[in-house]
Amino acid sequence: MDSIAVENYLKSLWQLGPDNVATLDLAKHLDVTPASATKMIKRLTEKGLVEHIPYKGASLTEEGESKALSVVRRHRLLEAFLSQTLELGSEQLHDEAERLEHALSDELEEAIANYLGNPTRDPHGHPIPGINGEILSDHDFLLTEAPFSTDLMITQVPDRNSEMLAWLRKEEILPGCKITLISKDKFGDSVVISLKNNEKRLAFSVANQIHVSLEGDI
Amino acid sequence: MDSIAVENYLKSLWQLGPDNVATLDLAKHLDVTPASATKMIKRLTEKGLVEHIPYKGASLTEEGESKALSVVRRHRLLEAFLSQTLELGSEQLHDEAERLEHALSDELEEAIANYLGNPTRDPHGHPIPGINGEILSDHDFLLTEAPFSTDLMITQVPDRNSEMLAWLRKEEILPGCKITLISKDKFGDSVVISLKNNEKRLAFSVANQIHVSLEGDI
DNA sequence: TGCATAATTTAGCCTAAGCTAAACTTTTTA
DNA sequence: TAAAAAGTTTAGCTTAGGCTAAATTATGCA
Repeated sequence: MDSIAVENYLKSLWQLGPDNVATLDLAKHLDVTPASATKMIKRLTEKGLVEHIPYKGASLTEEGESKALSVVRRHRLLEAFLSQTLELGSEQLHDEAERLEHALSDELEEAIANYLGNPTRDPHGHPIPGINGEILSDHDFLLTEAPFSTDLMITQVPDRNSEMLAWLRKEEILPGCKITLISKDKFGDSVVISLKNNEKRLAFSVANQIHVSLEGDI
Repeated sequence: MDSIAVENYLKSLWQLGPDNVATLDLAKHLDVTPASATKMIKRLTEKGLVEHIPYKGASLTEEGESKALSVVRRHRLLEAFLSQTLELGSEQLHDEAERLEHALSDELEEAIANYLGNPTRDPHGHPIPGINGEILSDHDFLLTEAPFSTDLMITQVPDRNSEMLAWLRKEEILPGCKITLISKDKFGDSVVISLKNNEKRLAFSVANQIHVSLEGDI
C-alpha cells in the first residue's frame, strides 16, 4: 500500500503532467518546500514510479501513471457518490473526496461504482478513469480555444478552488449549460461569453479550466 | 488535528477501558509491540489525553474520552451510512469504517448524521455517541448474564471479527432477534440459546459480546 | 558572452511512530 | 519468601516525510 503522501505526489504529477514537471510547480501544488519535493521524487524514482532528469523535470512511468489514475478514479467516484447521496455543497465535495480517496478499499470503490451505475463523469464533468486506467477520450476542448459564435455546451468546470466554484455556481456556469463565446480580450486577460442571453466576463485563467464541446457532441 | 495513530490509540483505550488498561492489552489490540504502546501512552499523557501510572495502567482523561467518542461516533455513523446506501456485507462494514473514520470532517459527519436521521444505533446495534459524546444509556446486558427461559431480544452483536460476524449471520443471530437463554455450561465454555425453536450453542467468549434486553424494553 | 537571478539539489536537522534488546517491576508459584 | 515468569519501561535504532540553509545548475538579460 502506498502512503497518503505518495498517492498525493503521484496524483499531482499526473495533474501537472504529462512531462517534465518542474520541482517548484510540484512543490507549490502540494504546499511543501522544493527540497521536500526533490526528496520524494527521488524515492518515487527508486520505486520505479517516476522518471527524473535532474534539473530538467519529472514524469510518471507507466506504473506511476496507473497508480495516479487509481487515485483520480477514487476521488471522482467519491465526489459523485457524496453528491448523489448527501446534500453537499459542490464546493465541499472536492475537499472531502481529497481526504477520503486514500482510505477506499478496492471493494468499496467497486461497490460505489456499481451503486452509481459506473459513471464516466463526476459532478464537475471530469472523466472518471476506468478500473484499468482507461479514460474517456474527450473531444471537448478548452473554452479559451473554442470558436466564436457557435453553440457550445460546458462539459467540465474546475473542482479545486471552492471559492471559484461558488462564483461559477452563482453565475450559473455549470456542466451541461449552453453558451456561446463572444470575444477573447487577450490584453484584458478575459473572455466574454453569452449564457441565457446574458453576457458574462471570465478571467482567462478561469476560462482556461472550463471545457466545452460542440453542442450535442458529447 | 490528531494523527490516525493517536485516534486509534484513544479509541482502543476507550474500548478496553474505562480504567487501568494494561500496556500489553493495548499493544495486542493495536497489533504493535508493548514498547511502542508505552511510548505512545507517554506522548498522550503529555498531551493531557491519558493518565498513566507506570506499571499499573492507563486511562483516558475527560478530554481523551471525548476525542475517543468522536472517533467511535464517526465509525458507527459510517457503518450505518455504508450499510444503508451500498449493498455491503455486514462483515465488510467494520473494516471500511475503520479506515474512513479518520478522514471524515465535522461537516461530512453531520451531513451523514442528518441523512440518516440522527440514528442512535449502528447496524450491529452499538449505540452511536452524540456530537458531544452523550451515549445512549442502555438497559441491555450481556447474554452471559441474562436470566434463563425469559423472552430476550438481541440488541448488539460484535463488529470487529468478520469471521465471527459471518458465522452469526449464518446462524441468524442478529440484532432484533428474539431468543431465550436455555443453559450456561461453564465448563463446556458455552451457552445454549433457543432461536425460532432451534437450539444453538455459542462459545462463552462469543456470548460475552452479545447484548440483549428484556423484550420490548429497548 | 558573462553575470545575476531563478530553479534545483544536497546536507543536515526534526518529529512521529514503529522496532529489538536489555533493564526493571510486579505477580505467581514452588 | 525467594526465584521464576510475566508484564512494563528504557535505550537506542530505523523510516517516512517534513524543514532550513547552503551549494549547484540553468536561464535570461545587458
